Amino acid sequence: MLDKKYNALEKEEKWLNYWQENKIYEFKVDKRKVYSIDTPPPTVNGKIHIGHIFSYSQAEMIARYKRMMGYNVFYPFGFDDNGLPSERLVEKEQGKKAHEIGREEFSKLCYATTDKYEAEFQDLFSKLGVSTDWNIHYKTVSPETIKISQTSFLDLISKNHCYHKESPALWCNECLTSIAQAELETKTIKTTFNYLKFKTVEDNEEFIIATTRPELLPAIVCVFVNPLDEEHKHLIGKKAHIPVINVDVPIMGDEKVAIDKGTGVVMCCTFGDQTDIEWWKKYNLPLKYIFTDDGKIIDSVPNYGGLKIKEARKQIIEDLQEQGYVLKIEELEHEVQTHERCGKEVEYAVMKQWFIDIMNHKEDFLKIGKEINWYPKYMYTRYEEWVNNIAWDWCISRQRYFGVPFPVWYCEKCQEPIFAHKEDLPVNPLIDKPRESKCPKCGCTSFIPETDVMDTWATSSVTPLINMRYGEKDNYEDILKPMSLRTNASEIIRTWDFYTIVKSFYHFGIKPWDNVMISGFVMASKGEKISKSKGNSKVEPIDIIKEYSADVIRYWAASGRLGTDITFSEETLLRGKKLINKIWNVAKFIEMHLEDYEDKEFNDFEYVDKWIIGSFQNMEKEFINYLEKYEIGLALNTLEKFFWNFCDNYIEIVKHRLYRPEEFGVIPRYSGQKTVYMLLYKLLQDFSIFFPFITEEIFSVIYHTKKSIHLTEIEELKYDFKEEQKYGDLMCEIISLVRGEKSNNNLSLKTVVESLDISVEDKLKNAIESSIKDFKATLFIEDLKINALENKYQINAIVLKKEEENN
RNA sequence: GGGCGAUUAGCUCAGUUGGUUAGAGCAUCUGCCUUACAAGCAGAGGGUCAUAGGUUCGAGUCCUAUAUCGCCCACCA
Repeated sequence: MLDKKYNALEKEEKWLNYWQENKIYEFKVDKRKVYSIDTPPPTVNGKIHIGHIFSYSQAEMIARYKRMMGYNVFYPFGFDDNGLPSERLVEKEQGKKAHEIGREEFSKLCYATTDKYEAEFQDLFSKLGVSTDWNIHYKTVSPETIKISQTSFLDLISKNHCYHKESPALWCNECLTSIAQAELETKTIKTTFNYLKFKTVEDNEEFIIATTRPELLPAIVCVFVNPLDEEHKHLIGKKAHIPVINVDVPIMGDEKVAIDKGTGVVMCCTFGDQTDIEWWKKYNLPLKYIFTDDGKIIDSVPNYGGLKIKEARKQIIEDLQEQGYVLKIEELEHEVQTHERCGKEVEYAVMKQWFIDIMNHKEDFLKIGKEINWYPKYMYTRYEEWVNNIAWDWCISRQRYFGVPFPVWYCEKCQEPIFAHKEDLPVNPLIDKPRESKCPKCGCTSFIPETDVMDTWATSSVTPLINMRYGEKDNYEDILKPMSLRTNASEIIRTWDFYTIVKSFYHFGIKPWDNVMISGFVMASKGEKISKSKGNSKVEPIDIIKEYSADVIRYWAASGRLGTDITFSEETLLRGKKLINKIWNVAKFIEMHLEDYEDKEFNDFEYVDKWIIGSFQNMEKEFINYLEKYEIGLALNTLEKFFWNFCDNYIEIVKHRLYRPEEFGVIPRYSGQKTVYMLLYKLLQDFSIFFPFITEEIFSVIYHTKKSIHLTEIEELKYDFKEEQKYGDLMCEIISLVRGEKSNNNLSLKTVVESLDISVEDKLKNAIESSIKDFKATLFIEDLKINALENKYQINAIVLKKEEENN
């Protein structure tokens, strides 16, 4: 028996334990076709917020859907615990920087801290009803995944897609590491635009350069003007004298200089920005690198050495002003590149880094991108846009501690890299020794270990490889190449999706997945993104689960269209709560009328039963159609709409027949029983994708044909009730009109209709006559007159029993 | 500045290839204790579909601008 009231908190816990004990979501290879989902390993940085719940729930629902469509669903969960985010978390918790703690100790702390948070994450995702097999979950920094990341690295080395090179790289002098283009975030800051007076060496001609970064004056290697610039082109070929620094540099022409920006004269430093790097390469300019790793001016620069970048800027402006080199200073708001992990402005540094070749294979990445089905479709355009605009190879080395080590040593003498052997992986070059006893190039016998670790994207881009246990004897390579689906939010298309495509292409030459499903964002209110910095993420997932239940939060997560942003809305939660409540109540009602029910072959359905069965079939087609396109919200909408119609119209009609067989007959009653038995089962199945808990509870009490509703398959009903569906709907419209008449007269719906005179078209007449008892009982009609009409219906006269007669 | 998306009732959202009178829920109002559910039921009011043009017999839907918001990128001279 179903309880009078549904206690979500209690039942959800019960079913969580049951699913776990009975291994309901266990993955085992069998004869069924595999449907595999590559779900994002959340970054372990301390908190799961409502945005995670949104996008993970949607992916989870696809797992459930595919499972019920008969697929063997491979849906592993992972945690991205490697790299800078974890380090920053530990630094924050410890109140100390990594280098103050020491490499080994720091690493230990990282493991301990991420373990702690991962346990919390796992608990929360479980409570949400995530149907993953936790036995196949992974971390991005375990020995197994380190091995896979290192194998991937060595494979790329052997295929010549990966190289070690001294090159300008983006550098964060807060995190003391190089970073990738994808880790940049633009920020608007206030600064000053300084118009500085320069002079030509040859004839003392004054010209002005406007700059926001005067501290780069000691790093100027050249001055550029546009050769088409009438005002300045005569300067080309002369030399410029740098004020204060007192160094002369050549003036050259390049069409990349925008005539209308600033003064049209540009100083080229090594390095202030990306254009500087381009020019440096193009014109083979000298290197004048003036920053230290931690953001100071190097000591060899006179007067400014040792100062922090911003101090130097202030100082140099003062000096310039004092000596009369400043024409004017303007306040300026502009965008700067910052490191997304710490928010500090980035610089460029020149050092040896490991790079993965991107620039030579852009066409391939575009081609593979096109082979993947993107949902929604326009997300491919974003991917394309990113690939087209990418300007750098992918720098994968980080000068940090907690991450996947490069399996590399260098010859102390000739710097030749010595790679680990694949069969020895995983290796830590700081502890392990290379197999070679001497350098194959120079014969030197002493080696220096690589201290850098891999960028977090370098390892999270191998999630399909982790999933398939790439390189292991016992692997899933044959069933996961490619995987069926990748799911994530739109902001990591350029990172996670792109890099995964890069790796898959280099390793296997194929796309990593067939389909990509991209979710939108959660807004705090219209147009305001939830973000920690704004402090508007007041809603804690765990609190919502406690207050409303996991089923209800999933209802919210399933609202809206794929790819579009949604607002966090209490109203949607309330709507979900109502729906859950209704499901419970209707199940209770149906259970009550199934006490004497035996399921058997039956085809003599009443007209109204055929109507609702036909409507259901029609709805389910649409429902499945949406799910095939990963449109979870639209699928749920469709289902929900049908469900309320089922409750408010069909149940209201059939209840009389169910209660009073003596009046309506035993067989018509059985027809109703069979209908509700069948449809409740189907409805529970469809709803179970969204509400795994309450549907399981009802299924276990009323049906229990399997260990779990989540192990049943959705099978199409085989009936053909199209005509009944159409005219049943029209019948409902008439019912609604009569009810409206009662309501508008402020009367109870039980008010007796003394007489009703209607005109209806032929087939509708047939429909009403076929279900005359149901029809009259539903509206409490005493006398019904039906006339013929050519099209549709109209009500000619309706007489309601007077109030006093009712009393 | 560029790419992509969004803008529909007071609020949160649907509206698929153009086609009767633009739909739900919440909120508001009017009623109804109806042998599952008052956390319910039946009704009612509420929209010049962001703005301005255009294509079409017909536009919420297609096209072009503009505005606002979001994501991504570029812009540091």
